[in-house]
Amino acid sequence: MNISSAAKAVELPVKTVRYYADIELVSPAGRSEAGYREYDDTTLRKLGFVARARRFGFSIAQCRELLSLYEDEARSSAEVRKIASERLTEIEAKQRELAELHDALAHLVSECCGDERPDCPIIDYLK
Amino acid sequence: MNISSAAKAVELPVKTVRYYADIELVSPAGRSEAGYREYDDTTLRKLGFVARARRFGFSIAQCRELLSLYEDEARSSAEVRKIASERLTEIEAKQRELAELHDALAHLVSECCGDERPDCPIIDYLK
DNA sequence: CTCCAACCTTCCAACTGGTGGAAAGTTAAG
DNA sequence: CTTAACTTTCCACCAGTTGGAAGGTTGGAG
Repeated sequence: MNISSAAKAVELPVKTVRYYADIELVSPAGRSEAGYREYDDTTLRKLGFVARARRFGFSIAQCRELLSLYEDEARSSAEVRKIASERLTEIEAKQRELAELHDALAHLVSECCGDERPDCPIIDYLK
Repeated sequence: MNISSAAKAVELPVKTVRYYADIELVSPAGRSEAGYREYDDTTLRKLGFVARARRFGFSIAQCRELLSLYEDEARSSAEVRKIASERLTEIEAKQRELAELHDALAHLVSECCGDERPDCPIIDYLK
């Protein structure tokens, strides 16, 4: 299976799959005579695993950790849970931050009449 | 006023202030004989304005727009409101995305017993 | 058999928003 | 006069891609 079929199968851009090979996150199973990257069942599964983890916002480093646990038959579920819990904490922190920003900005927007006059509480606030 | 005093006044790292000068977002008022960047009242106010806008998550490009409106005596408040509303929409989209991720991940974590056994619903889901 | 499109390769550069460090010049205090 | 604490420029790096150029390969149509 060549790179574009693999990329299509996991719904990632070809460039990204090549990038993951470059940084040795998911290396292809081998190379064809012409030097084309070849993906098999195993490498395709890993690629899909990483694609899903990235969609969950796990960093490349976290994906690397998850992938090594994914491949480790003797992993404990506690290890995986730890990484996922950390990610959950990150998400919650970001949510609190966004909620604050949202409320402050929404307040400013609501106070701004938004007409053709130059008086603007948003600019005034940022001044 | 030299760069470190200016940076301290607006609570930005010196490196960042220099970077903003490099990209011509906020240029210093002038240069000393020795070539040191000099900031005055006007440039310091712009720097503070940008610092606050960045804390609100406005991109450098958005800051550039806001800054030109900030400097424009004839701006309409509608123009400012438009940029702020766009930012608000971005924030809301990000909030929805994070809420989905949070719920899905929290569900997985709650189902994971987190013990020493290798069975893990989180890995299974990502598989 | 030849041609062409659509692949593939590597490498280099750009993006965002900075940050770190090296080498060299400047300034102010003690 | 020394020395610490500034300042300058320049170059490189971080994440996580993406775009493009130059060149090689493959497969199907005519």
